[in-house]
Amino acid sequence: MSKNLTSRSEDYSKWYNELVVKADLAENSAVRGCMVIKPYGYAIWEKMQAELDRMFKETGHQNAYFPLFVPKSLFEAEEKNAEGFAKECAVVTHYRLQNDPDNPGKLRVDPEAKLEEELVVRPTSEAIIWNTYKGWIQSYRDLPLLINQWANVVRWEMRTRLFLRTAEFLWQEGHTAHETRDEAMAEAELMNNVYAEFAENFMAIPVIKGLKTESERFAGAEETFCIEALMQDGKALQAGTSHFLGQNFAKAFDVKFTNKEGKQDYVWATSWGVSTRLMGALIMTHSDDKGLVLPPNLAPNQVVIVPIYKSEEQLDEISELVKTLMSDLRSKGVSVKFDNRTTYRPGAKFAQHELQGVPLRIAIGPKDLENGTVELARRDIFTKEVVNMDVIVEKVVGLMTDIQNDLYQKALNFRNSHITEVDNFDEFKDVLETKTGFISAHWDGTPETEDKIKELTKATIRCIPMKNKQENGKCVLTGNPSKQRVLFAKAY
RNA sequence: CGGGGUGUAGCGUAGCCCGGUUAUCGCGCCGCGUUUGGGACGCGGAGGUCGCAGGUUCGAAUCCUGCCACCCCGACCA
Repeated sequence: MSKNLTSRSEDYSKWYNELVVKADLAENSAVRGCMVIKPYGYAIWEKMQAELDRMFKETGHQNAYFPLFVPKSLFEAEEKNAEGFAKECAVVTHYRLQNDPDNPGKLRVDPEAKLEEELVVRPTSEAIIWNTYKGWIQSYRDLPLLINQWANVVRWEMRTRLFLRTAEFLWQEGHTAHETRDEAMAEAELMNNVYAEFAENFMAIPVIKGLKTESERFAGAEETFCIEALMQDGKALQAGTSHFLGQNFAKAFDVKFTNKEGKQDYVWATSWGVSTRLMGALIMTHSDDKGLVLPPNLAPNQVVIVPIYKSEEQLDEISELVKTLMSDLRSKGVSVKFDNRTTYRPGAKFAQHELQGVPLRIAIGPKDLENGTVELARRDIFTKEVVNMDVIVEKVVGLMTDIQNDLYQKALNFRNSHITEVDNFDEFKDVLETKTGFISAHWDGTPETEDKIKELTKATIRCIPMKNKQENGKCVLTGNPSKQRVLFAKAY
């Protein structure tokens, strides 16, 4: 195994895969298309979960859990939703194995143990949840119902990539029920805003909030809000979605309530989700040729301390100092790890922590003992400075905010410089191939044009940005009149 | 499901066309010693159903047949 990562510019996919594996985030499992998330990767996911969960609760949501299996009859109840997911469903047909009479020592599916009704392994939980909500909602007093579920889902994709598209993935899915159309629409937009805030403030990933076009919309939704991020290779990544489901599911599952006027009405619904795909977004937004770069908010260890020593005595002396330093840092809310492994040399430790994206490194050696200093190194911009021991805590605390902000600013500058306004199709193709990134162009609003552009360029409409400026123009492909620009890009 | 490719130690590989001692090399791993301010070095060592099954042959990683798995390109992808 080579020690160095493939360069980002050389082959972005290869760089990404190597990084995920070498930084110890995840690996492919023996199960086709499925992924093992390793402890280091999972620790980052847990940080995301904790923050999202906090934000959901702050906006009035509660957690609950629903079954993994969805009886086929329930699954097919909302036709558009079922049709949209049908091609990628894992289906349980039997419930028992038995010894295979033809192959001693082997098992086979017991043909007698066929399920009366097949069970679909949830690719999303609208069906099972709305079937349950039916029993929970009778009156306007039962509304709104604001529930979130942390779960795994299965989508049998043809081609998979670590974190970005796996056959099984972890996510949260919110499913809410409301009295009125407006309230549900507001909820869908609110949760999209929560996602945007989370991505930008917590993950340091700038996103564009927008609406999906009809053809990119969630199956069964009337409107899909999304946040779109831009990766370093110039491809867009849908980082989160929030759907206004209208009364589609309420009608499919017959969820009616008595309103204040005493009349029966169907409830209005939303659903929204983000997944472990955010891990992919994190990696592809900030990392470099030396490895992962983690914003302090997401780093399992924000600071790592590496001792440099020639003798046992020196190590003891450093350890004594580190003990105090660590407790001071921890009291300020900084997570810190002392890498006192005797089995690796400092250089190897430096390289490893860079690969794993630890935001700050403190090195303490004989020179520092003598001078009352430490060496402080930033992961994001590779600066090193010698800092006096008595100001180190204050300095580190300040840097946590600085690094978080700098990472966001850097990503924002990259993203902003990769939104290009384009007014003719030759330029469209040229920008897409050479500059990459988002293309802001006029579109005549028809799915046919959208399809044609996708066919010709592989670019899709990522979103119609919220509060989009209205201006008259001509569609970049057909020349038909258009009232606004939309964002195109090649996407993950 | 179409088109192409690859399977040799934990990982990455040479050897295959043109069959012939004990299957190559690097990384990693283990032991001992010297080292430790940017991925250490020396010496020693362990580790292999050459994807699976069958065939040809005195002899197969190498040739033939069948199968399996994986990867890439398409199709697919809320």
